[in-house]
Amino acid sequence: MTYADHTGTGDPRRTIELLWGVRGKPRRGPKPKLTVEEIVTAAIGLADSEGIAALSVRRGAEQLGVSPMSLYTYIPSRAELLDLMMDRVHGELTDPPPSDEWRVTVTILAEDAWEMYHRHPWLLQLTTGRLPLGPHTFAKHERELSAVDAIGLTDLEMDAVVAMVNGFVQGMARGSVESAGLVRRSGMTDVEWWNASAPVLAEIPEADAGLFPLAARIGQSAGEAHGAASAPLHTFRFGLARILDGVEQLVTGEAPGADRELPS
Amino acid sequence: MTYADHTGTGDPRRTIELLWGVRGKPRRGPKPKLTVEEIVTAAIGLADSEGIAALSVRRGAEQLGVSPMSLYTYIPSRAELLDLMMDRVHGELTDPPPSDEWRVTVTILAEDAWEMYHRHPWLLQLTTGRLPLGPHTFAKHERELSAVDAIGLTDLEMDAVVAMVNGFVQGMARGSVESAGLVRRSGMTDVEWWNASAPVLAEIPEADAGLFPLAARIGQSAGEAHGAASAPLHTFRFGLARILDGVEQLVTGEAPGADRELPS
DNA sequence: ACAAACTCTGTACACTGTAGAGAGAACAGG
DNA sequence: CCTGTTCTCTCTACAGTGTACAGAGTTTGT
Repeated sequence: MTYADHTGTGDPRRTIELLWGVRGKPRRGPKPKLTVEEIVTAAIGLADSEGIAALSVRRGAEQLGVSPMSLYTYIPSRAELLDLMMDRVHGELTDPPPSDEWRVTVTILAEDAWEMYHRHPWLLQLTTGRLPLGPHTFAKHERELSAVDAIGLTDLEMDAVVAMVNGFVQGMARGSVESAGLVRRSGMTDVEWWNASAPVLAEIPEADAGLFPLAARIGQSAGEAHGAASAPLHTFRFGLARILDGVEQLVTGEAPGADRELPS
Repeated sequence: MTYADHTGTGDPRRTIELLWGVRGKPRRGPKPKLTVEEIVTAAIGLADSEGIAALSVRRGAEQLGVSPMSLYTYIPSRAELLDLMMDRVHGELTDPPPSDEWRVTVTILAEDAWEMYHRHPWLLQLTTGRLPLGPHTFAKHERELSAVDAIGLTDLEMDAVVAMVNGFVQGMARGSVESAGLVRRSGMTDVEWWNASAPVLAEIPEADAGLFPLAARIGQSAGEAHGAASAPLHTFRFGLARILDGVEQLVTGEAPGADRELPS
């Protein structure tokens, strides 16, 4: 992968025009066979079913019945295509039902995003440093901010809370999604993989089981409780609830650790 | 990138033997020019300075003064090399000074990891679904568990808290690291990029500023306060503190949202 | 009719990971 | 010592990648 995973490079004007679907009107030359929308749809389909690595310009063009280089008529480079795909997928998210409990709203938004990442695992492999400045990505951000608006946070705190929840959701979803992907690609469940690995580990004297007593104990407990090495959805919901507990304390002004200084 | 970012595929025995440095003793044939350790060191150096995309087998071999295919004598594939690199880097983490406040310990561990991800940004591009079963990765996990041991959590809660903190750290570090990487690659700071994009957005009638009032207001506030579009370290510390507040409530049994049911 | 503007295609380049075959080196047993 | 085994290392080759560039063909404005 010697090319960009995403933009933030590239001509901002062209990228933004593509994202918002405003076309410089070309009124000469042959009728285009495709539209940008079709290309994005096909690309998302390919990425969903075969992974982002399978989404090559050649494969995409093949699926659309067109020569590879033809796509460059519509899109400056693969990076911009990824921007368009991300913004399109953000459009799958919708406004949550109104609620007077901000916790409920934030939870719904987080779970919606969690599900979106599972429907489109490749999203989490894209660079998120500079989000595409498209309508749906903006709408997502606005929705998230409005969920914590007027609950007693400063502007800066609102910003931080949204960023924190997003970071958490993405971090947890990545683990979940990758683990599911590995099962598919390797044909081995996590448990089978562990069962294949554990005996080998046991043969290695340096890897004395006594060295990592907690890991052994907790691993055992978690495995028995979940029937798997991990239970991502459970952990996600548990963690989100803790985070919201923490935010709630901030709102009500009872943060237990607020006065604690960090050493160093 | 048509190849695996990481293992979990591949012969577990061979991978584990490599990770723990136990060598099947070959006592015939020419003396090896290299060691696995040298290869891993060179690979990490390359990935640190030029990014994971620059770490090709050919580049690595070149740096070591050896032909590309020679590396396959030491390592079954690039995926295993990535495993080895990850475990090696996990070895940079150390035990935190003893403390009787678990919050302090967890905070130090999280900040250490945060820094590690910034030293080695490529870590966050590796698949984390199945961590390498190497000594340092185990030690990291054991350390994290022991930070929340005997503070009043069940085994399952310990597991979930560690997973949640790790997910959070990784999610936030990814944003931070990628934004820094984009600055380097594109030669444009976030602010410059935004300044180049905003006027274009303003020209687009569909992107009416009134559509996203909160995003506009908060963006403004955050920009003024931080002198940048985002302040990752600040957000990271803020979020971590909220998370630990939430965990603390769980420990002391005063979770405000614990009895709330999730709709749907 | 002509030129401009546009879409689309084929070729080409510099890359990627790694399979496979074979050359040469070091040791074990005789 | 010689010979066979086992190991390291190299070369070649293949099927991919994104996309620069040149040119062919089509539609429209004048």
